[in-house]
This record gives sequence, C-alpha cells and structure tokens, in this order.
Amino acid sequence: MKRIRTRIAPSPTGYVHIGTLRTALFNYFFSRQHDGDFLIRIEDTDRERTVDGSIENLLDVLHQLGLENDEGPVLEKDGSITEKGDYGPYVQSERIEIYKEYALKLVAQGDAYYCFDAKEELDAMREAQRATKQRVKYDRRALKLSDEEVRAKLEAGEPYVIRMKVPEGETVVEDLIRGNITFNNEEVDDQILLKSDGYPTYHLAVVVDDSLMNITHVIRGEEWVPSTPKHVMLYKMLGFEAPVYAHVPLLLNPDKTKLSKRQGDVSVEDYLKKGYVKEALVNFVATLGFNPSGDREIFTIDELIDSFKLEKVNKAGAVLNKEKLDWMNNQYIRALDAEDFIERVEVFIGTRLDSEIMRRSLIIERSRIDRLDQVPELIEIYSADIDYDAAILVWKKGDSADAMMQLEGVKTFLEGQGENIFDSVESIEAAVKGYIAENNLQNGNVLWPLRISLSGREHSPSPFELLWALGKDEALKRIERAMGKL
RNA sequence: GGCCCCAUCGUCUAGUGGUUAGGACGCUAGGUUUUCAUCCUGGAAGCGGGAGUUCGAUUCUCCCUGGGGUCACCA
Repeated sequence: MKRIRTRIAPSPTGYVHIGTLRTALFNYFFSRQHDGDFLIRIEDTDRERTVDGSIENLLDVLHQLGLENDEGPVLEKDGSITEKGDYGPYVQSERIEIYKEYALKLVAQGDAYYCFDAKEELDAMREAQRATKQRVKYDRRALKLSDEEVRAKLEAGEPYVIRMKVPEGETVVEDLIRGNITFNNEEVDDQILLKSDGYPTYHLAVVVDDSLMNITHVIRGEEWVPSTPKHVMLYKMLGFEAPVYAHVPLLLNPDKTKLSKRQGDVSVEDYLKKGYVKEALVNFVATLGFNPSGDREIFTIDELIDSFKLEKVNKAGAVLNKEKLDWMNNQYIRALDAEDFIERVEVFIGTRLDSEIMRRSLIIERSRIDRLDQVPELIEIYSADIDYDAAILVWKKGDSADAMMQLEGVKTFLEGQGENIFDSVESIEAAVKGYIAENNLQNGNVLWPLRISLSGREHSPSPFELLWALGKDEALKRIERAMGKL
C-alpha cells in the first residue's frame, strides 16, 4: 500500500485566504487519518505577484492553528526559513532547472513546442477569435515554423515559450468528490509550460513537483477543475502516474460569488486578529462542506481527523455564515479552561493580567462575548470609575429614597460580612438573598440599585458576580459613591 | 459566449424509492431572572420547474431554469 502524501501549495500572496485554510485542513485531515505525510510547497513562479514575507506569514498562521507540515518550509524561532524533508527544495523558484529539463524533454518527444509570438499578436488573435465566436485558444501558428527556423531563432536569442501540444481525443479526470469528468481535448488550449523568463507555469510545475514528491492525493479548490485535463495529459506524456484528485467546492460570498476581499474578511489573519479562537476557526471552516454527523456542530480536530471522508465532502459551494461562526466561537470561549482563556485574552488587552479583579471579571464576561477583541470594552467597568446618571440607580418599582435606603442597608450588611463570602458567586448570592429574605425585602428593590452602583450600567452581569469580581473593599467603595450621587 | 461543475429552510447541513423531511446559526413567542448574557420550552421557515421510470419520487433519468467556476507568458 502506497504511503499517502498530500500537499498544499499556496502562492505567496501576502495573506492566508480562508479557502486556503479549508483546503489545508482537508489535506491535513486526510493525511493524518492515513498516517501519511502532509507537505507544503511554495509556488512562487510568478515573480510579479510574489509578496515578501508571505511564506513566513503562512507558516506562522498554520502554526498558530496547530497545523504542522511534515515536509517543506519551516519557520525557525529566529524568523528564518529552513526546510525539512527528502524531496526538496520545496520552493519552486529554486527548482527552475528541473522544470526546464522536463519541458525540453517534452519538446524532444514532440509533446511540446517552441513559440516566439509577441504578446500583442496573441491578444490580436484572441480578439479575432472572440469577434468571430470561435473558441479562444492558441492557433498553433508556431507549428508552421520549420525546425531550421526554430533553431535560428533560438540561436539568435529570441525570447520563447514552450507550449504543450494537446493531442486529439478526450481526457477523463477522475475525481473522488465529483466522479469522472470528461473533456474533449479540442477544448483544451496548448498551455504554455515554460515562460519566456525561464520560469514554469503552474501547470508544468505542479505536475513535475507532485510526481517527484510522490504526492498521492491532490486535494484542491474547484477552480482548478478546468485545468486538470492538462495536468492529466502531462502526467501521461511524462510517464508519471497521476495522483487521485479531489476538488473541493468553493467558499462563497453572501451573494454566492467566489469568496473575495472587499466583501468582508477573507484572510485567516483577520479572523485571528478579531479574536476568533483557533479551535472555533478550524471547526467552523472544516464543517463548511463537510459534516461528520448531521446533528452535532462542535468537533475537536482529532474527531475531524478520524471522521474525515473525501467522499462525504459536499459538491456545492458554501457561503460563510458569520453569525454561526460567532456563535461557535462563543461556545469555544466559554468552554476554555479559565487560565487558558485569560492567557489568550491578554494579547487583546495588551497587558499581563495580574489583578484578581481583572481575572475574575474576565471569567464573568466570558459568556457575553463572541470574539476576544470585545473584551477590553466589556471589562472597562471593572477598572475605571464609570460615570453614570444617578437616575438609573432607581428601580422601576421604587424611588430615589428607596434606592438610598436599600444601598444603605446592603452596605451595612456587607460590612458585617467576612471576606469568605466573597470566595464564590454562589456564596455571595446565598448571603445577599438571605439578607433580603430575612428583612422581607424585594429582590428588585435591593438588587437593581446594588447592581447599578457596582457596574454603573443598566445592563451588566448580576450583582453577585460583580461583588465576587470586585471584592469587598471595592464594592463598598462603589456603593458609597452611588449613595453620594443620590 | 464555449467548456465544466452545482442545486434540501435566509445560511451551514442530515437524510431516504414510502420520513410528521432531522439538526445548527439567525429570526420569533414564552419561561427562568433585578438588567444584559446564559439556560429551558415552543413557533415560522426548505426538497427550483417540467417530463419520464415506478404502485409510489425530495431521492433515479432527461430537459429547462437558476447559480457558480474557468477560458493569461496568474496561481
């Protein structure tokens, strides 16, 4: 049995697209499940579009999400990039000699040919084809050149490209998700394999690399389906065995078009920056187009690895449901271990949290946030002297005098209590409720002004939670301040 | 436009030749509650259309419609 090897090959565009993440996840799940290898290859054959720092960023993001590759580039602690694996280099720009060798081999076999056409000529050709409603594809004008002419042009140093010579017939793409897709070769263009700058196009590079790197399964986005017959042909021409294909559906904008920037966040970094936790992001993105079971929503990454099945991946594209992501993130945030949660929040607050009040406030506010970046605003009331209108201290069923009286009563009561009732929300609640009951008071009359005095807000956590977070001293201070306002 | 792909609530999805078509987000009506959040209980909301196969189609086939992808010396 062949060792399963999958790869992702993102081009260095500066950020990690959320769709790239999903493809990465599927590749990762599949390889892990089969105890195979998951590799990363850098496709930087387009020198104009390569953005500096992209590789570092990609590796950093994947690392943050817990996805480690078995082979390919590695981001070292000092920020430099090294490589691991026996099939390197894993950066295509360092492999151009290899591609050239294969391109030349194809020419020698008669499966590819030289072209010396100027860009303008090609544009004119296509325009003419469009105007006459013909198929837009290379018309093979270069094939009219004699061997001597070609040799002469090469010797004269004329710039050239090498195109594959698509044979007649039809090509079948076998896809694990979609089944067999048949293409008439007449529809397939004589794709440029080697560009005039000496770099290969994606099509040549991907076939050569996947072959040389023993990739067994190519799991990639659906946008690649139309060019897959080219790849299948190249494998055949080169005498390589083609991998198994699985084209996953696209991630969509709310208007159903291919997910793009300008219609919201598309980069994983953006989501991370907003405080979506990695587990939620992985869970959410992975279950877009794939579902281990119908009536569960929350899955750990290990469960996803175990249950992943390419055959079960949906064929239709999926729109990102932001509200659901928020909900899921909230679920994960609330389930986080308290210390873990605080640690993750510190990044968003920008400081270490050593005060007990802050730590307790975070634990309380947890159920109230969808994203970690909402924390700073929510915890303001615990750290600052919140200004508020004295009028809100008055309970709807009471009046100003009553509010004053209740605060006075609670204050006296709390002063008489030991620190130990502040050990937990429950013990405080029991104590305060006991006080209310013993004195035949109404919850609202006591709790409303108490809560406002502690939070300064009409909407806030319960007074018990606030008391627990603030502690006896701060709580009494705030109650006194409220009484002063009345 | 050519080629290719796709089609279950608004969205993500489960599902079957016979189901009251299930779940989740969101929405909504209540309940719990001092407020908010949580939590609990309900509700509205879906098989795009037309033929065919069949005793019976959401499910299988075909057509239509709709949506999407792709047609570069970009990936």
